[in-house]
Amino acid sequence: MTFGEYIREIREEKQLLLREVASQMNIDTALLSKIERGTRMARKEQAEALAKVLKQNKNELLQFWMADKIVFMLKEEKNITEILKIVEQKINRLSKK
Amino acid sequence: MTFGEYIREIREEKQLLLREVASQMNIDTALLSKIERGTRMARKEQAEALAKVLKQNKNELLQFWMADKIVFMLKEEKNITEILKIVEQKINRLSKK
DNA sequence: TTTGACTTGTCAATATTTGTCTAATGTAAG
DNA sequence: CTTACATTAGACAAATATTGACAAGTCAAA
Repeated sequence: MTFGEYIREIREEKQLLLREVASQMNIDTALLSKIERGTRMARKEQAEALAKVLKQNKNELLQFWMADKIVFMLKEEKNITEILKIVEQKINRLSKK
Repeated sequence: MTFGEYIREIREEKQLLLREVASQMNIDTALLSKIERGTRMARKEQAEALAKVLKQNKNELLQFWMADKIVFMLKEEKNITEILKIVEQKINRLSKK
């Protein structure tokens, strides 16, 4: 499930309109629509605004948002698993210092 | 070890000058210097060119380069481990389909 | 002090991202 | 069928970010 699908689900559960949420975020309805459908990536501030408007845990949602960005980067790649292994190694070494 | 540190190491092993490698890549020496020092990110084509000039396995080097990009994104984050877990879950679900 | 290797700062050119507007599509009610 | 409203698509200008080059700088060895 992508970030967009996720927030759409929450918005619909709460029976809110795109228009309502977008207005609280100070963005155009069309933009929020695109974010939910994944044709546009939310900016960090927008992800935060969404957490607020949809009353979600901000850190959790931001993690989800960041994960989405990374998945998006990796999507086209061939050896995703291998790349993730390298990332983990690098991260581990970083945190040791 | 970052991508930049890595290619610098190889270049020095091979006793090549920045100037020589940069020229074969058709870029300015200064730019290659920045890439090696990590103040600039290589573009994909540049990473490929480096593989060629330094006679490294292209896919391997590109993996390393991509991993570096991801680490760079994550560096500032708080719950890196958690984010990586989410990424892996998402990737696993993607590959199942 | 000259030379050569490398680094740094700056800047214009380019490229990408962003947000909005308008028009289109979908849909449920009357 | 019309109307009304929600959502989506496309196109665009404006804002941002990236890129590569140049010139000037540091540094070390000769």
